[in-house]
Amino acid sequence: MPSTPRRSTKQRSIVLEIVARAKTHPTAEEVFTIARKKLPEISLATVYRNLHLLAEEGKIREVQFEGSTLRYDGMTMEHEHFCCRSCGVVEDLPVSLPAATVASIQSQLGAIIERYSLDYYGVCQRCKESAA
Amino acid sequence: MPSTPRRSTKQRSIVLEIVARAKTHPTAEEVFTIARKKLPEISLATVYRNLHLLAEEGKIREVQFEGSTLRYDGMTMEHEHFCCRSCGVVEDLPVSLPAATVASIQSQLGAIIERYSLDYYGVCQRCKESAA
DNA sequence: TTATTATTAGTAATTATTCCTATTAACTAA
DNA sequence: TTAGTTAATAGGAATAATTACTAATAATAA
Ligand SMILES: [Mn+2]
Ligand SMILES: [Mn+2]
Ligand SMILES: [Zn+2]
Ligand SMILES: [Zn+2]
Repeated sequence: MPSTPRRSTKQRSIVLEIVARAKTHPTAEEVFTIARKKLPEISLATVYRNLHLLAEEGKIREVQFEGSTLRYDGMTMEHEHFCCRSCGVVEDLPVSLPAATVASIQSQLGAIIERYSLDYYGVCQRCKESAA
Repeated sequence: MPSTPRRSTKQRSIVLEIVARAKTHPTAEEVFTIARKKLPEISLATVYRNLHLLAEEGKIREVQFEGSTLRYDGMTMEHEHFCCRSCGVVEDLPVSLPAATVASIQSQLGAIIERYSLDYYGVCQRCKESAA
């Protein structure tokens, strides 16, 4: 199957750059707002389209946390997240489940596990301390 | 803080019963369709309202898997999920992360971890075998 | 009973996302 | 270069999921 030729556009590279640089796991709307500063005529549909394309290509990742709309993550290596229910901050955790844990579940189920998503929820250090 | 008095209604108990019995992690719309069979005049807004209330009271749980709308889970004890990307089935996993793993991340972050969500994605046994 | 008001049905409104289409511009090959 | 091809875009309409609104209803308390 011949893959669709892909053209390189200002719009696409700006969207990628924004997500790659961001440390906040921005929503499509947030990416759009930032993108407008560099390219005032860019449209929201273009942002959505490119976010999907870039995710499909593995250049960014889609992440979904509870009670929030879909967000985008420029860190493409496997990692986990912590979300603060008080201030909403999302922190990256460079850990990952032991391969043995995943393998054990896989054989229990007789399934193929391709990936997983692990998100912790609670109160971050800052919020914990300011509440004390 | 005086908690709002809560009345017991047919609508609410039917919604609870449906989610508690279901093994499919149904969406609000699916709960609505089933509820109509028992109570044809029940409205969609009532289903949504009661799903939120019941989740708040801890009698059911909201679960969100990638690429899907919010779903509801009658299994209230802590557990994990496996989602098949081929047939869409969601299986319950009665396992949970070792307390030591959670405690370690908690102390690394200086945060309070209240709960976590762990979802595995891949191809279930049935789909794996039928593809062979 | 009767009064109070939480809850409901039905519908309008909102939010997030996707779809549509005429136009633009990235690439290709002369 | 230039001209042809068509992927990609801007802008707006359409859709899907959820929430908000409101007059009527019914669960509870007095
Ligand atoms: Mn991340
Ligand atoms: Mn479950
Ligand atoms: Zn916080
Ligand atoms: Zn399957």
